[in-house]
Amino acid sequence: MALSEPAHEAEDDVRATDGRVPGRRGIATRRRLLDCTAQLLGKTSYRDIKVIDIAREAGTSPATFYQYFPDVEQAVLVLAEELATDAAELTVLVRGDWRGDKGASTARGIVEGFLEYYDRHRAVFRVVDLATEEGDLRFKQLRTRALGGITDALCETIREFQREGRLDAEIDPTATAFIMVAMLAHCAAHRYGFEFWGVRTSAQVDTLSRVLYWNVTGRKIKK
Amino acid sequence: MALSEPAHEAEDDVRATDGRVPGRRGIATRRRLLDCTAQLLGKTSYRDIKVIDIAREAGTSPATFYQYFPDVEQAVLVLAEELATDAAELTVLVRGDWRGDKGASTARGIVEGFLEYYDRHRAVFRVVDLATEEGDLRFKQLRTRALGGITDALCETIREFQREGRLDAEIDPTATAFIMVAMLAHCAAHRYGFEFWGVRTSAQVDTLSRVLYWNVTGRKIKK
DNA sequence: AGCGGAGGCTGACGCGGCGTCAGAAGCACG
DNA sequence: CGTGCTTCTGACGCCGCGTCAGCCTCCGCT
Repeated sequence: MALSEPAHEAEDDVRATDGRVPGRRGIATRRRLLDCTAQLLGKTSYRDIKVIDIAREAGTSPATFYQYFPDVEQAVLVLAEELATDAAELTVLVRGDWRGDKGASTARGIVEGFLEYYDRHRAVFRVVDLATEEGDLRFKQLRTRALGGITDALCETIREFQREGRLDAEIDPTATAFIMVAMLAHCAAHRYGFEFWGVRTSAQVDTLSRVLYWNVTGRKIKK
Repeated sequence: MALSEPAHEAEDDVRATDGRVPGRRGIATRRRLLDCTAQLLGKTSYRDIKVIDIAREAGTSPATFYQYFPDVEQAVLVLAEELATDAAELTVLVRGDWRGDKGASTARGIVEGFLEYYDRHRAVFRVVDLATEEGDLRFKQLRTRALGGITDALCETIREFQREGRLDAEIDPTATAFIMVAMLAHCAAHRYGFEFWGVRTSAQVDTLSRVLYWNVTGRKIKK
């Protein structure tokens, strides 16, 4: 089963809450509201974000916000959609060369790419995670779409090594791929917590790369 | 550096918001409010929990809530404190026997214990995670106390195997321990998402145990 | 240029939760 | 049964929510 579905709200079938199709100016206002939402998400607790704050930040009135989104959650949902679409770049990283010496740097590339990707979307991602855990299916689906690509790709690579007899047949490729992504996601989310306790970014990247490389290829990384 | 600090608000230096020390009845009311908060946290989005809901659920008035907590966040903070104290049970699991055949079941015991622990505290844990990621230091500290014990213990075990030459000297024990805990935490949080995609709990536990065992002992698990 | 009309914005309003009092109710003890 | 402390709550002003009707803007057409 493929986890990544190539679906994304095109910029031209955007609707206002009353069903009308906005023109140029409307699209721009909507965009400004989204950007301000993202910005506030970065500096305020999600729980405390008020429509009136977003409106003020965007230099408009609360009523205008409601013209484009039924509530704050819906606006975040759109941001999350963009995050999911943006995640395609991660899949590419997995398609690198896993054989021989190249393997180690492919693993490292994934780790670095993932951390960078997460950092770029940190504020939105944490809301997606929360909503997913709270059982919200729309966010859950989006999260799956964001991380599904890289999971699928890892899964396929693992299966390949397994076919060649490098990895035990008993290993569950899907479970392993999922767990690798879980590891990456959680480390990305809490990396600054790590640093606070004396674990440097470089040590994190090294260790993550090692674990990833081993689980995909079945070999220990060479130094 | 030890991550786990044995500090916990004793039930008898509890204060009302005005500074007075509550009596029997007061303590009971406070407790009821905490329990209702936890309960609501399980069935409502954190963002939507209102003081008035908690009060209604507890069969009292909002004003009473404010007598014991300045806001909802503070109540959750107390719940989080209990979660952190409760985490001591996890540390014990790591102190098992890692040698020979016993090692595999020690690893499995940690995984199962961790998942069970997380499930019990799921609702509070996700708020702790969110607040931590949002940079709230009080929650971050609590989270560190909750997960610090098991991290420390794993770290020490890894170091031991390293001293015996079973693990490469280059491996960073702290980083590895942190990453193992990260893996566990994230899998615990999103395990039902996994199941939705066809990854059974048993496959998760198997794979987590394998990865954990390998990273701690340096050996592949025997089937 | 002038005008009509669709598209875009907002002021104003009723609603409901917030957080704070002062004072009412409950309880224990002499 | 009264006294004094603890506990609870009704009432209030405040503010953000979400929804209108109506106003402004700007485009396109003649």
